[in-house]
Amino acid sequence: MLRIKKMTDYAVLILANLALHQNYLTAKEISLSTHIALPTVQKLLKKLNRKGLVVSKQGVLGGYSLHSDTKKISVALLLNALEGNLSITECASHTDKCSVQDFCQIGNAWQLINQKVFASLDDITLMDLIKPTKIEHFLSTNIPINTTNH
Amino acid sequence: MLRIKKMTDYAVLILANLALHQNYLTAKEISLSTHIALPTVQKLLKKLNRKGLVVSKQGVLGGYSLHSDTKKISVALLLNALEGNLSITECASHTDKCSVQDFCQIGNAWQLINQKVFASLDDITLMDLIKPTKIEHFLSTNIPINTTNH
DNA sequence: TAAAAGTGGACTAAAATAGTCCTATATTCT
DNA sequence: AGAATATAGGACTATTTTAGTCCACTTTTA
Repeated sequence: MLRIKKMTDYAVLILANLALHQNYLTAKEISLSTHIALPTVQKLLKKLNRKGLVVSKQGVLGGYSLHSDTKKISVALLLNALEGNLSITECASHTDKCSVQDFCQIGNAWQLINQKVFASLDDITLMDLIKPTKIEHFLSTNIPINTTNH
Repeated sequence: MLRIKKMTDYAVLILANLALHQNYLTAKEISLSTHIALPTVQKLLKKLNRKGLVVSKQGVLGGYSLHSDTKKISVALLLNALEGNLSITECASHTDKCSVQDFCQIGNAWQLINQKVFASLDDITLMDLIKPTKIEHFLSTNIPINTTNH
């Protein structure tokens, strides 16, 4: 479905939560305000910390706060940090090797698409995510085809 | 990884194969020229037929050919037909309901992103995929962050 | 030194995806 | 008519990915 992982979605909610505060927040506090289960919040914060997106402090009065650069990060970089290897197909990836590559009649077309998609993601920052504006729906007007699937 | 399904990738290869011929091709022939396993090719062709992207003829001398409109279809419509419900997150979807929606501080931001991504996919047709041109890599120049993940 | 935080990573469960197979139906040719 | 060769529908299993939990350990503060 070309969908980001639930965990990535959660991670963005957590970052949004941190962005709205100056002080350190504990995993527990974030769990309470986002309604995401505590172990999940803890796991994600550990990852965000390793990726350098948040700053952590151990011990009593510890917690997490947003790294100063994080608000300016693009959604492309954010997704890349959280999901890794941002490529729409195997053959658009630099690291993977496609099994039917040698017989492929598509060539670099997916890479072209990849470029377009991630260029558009590179334009949006985390702060744009947190302060959104009202928009029109795209799919409702442009995709008439049968959507019941599988 | 924001990646399309392998099956969708295969389906596009199959469509590309059909686009290069006027006559009917059998599942077997397509399997041989794409190097995708026959049962998989059969399954995908059945789906493509139900979605109206190919025309089928049963019996001896039967097979599949591209539906006349298919070459002009956009990649957005194609992905929507093959994967259904094209939305980057649950909350950007019209059909799903997100479990933490009531406490969400992101609002409609994902929908904005969704719109951008699929607008760019709406610009490319199946024929663009089949006759690609050389492009530069996007990720290699723009994403410096740590890519070892999970 | 107890309490309250984060750290690292193993582990299990659940869901999605990939892939195969079987039976039925349609078409052509002899 | 009937044999041969296709597609049609859909059940089924295996594999992989994703989600989610838990435990033993470290750090910091009062």
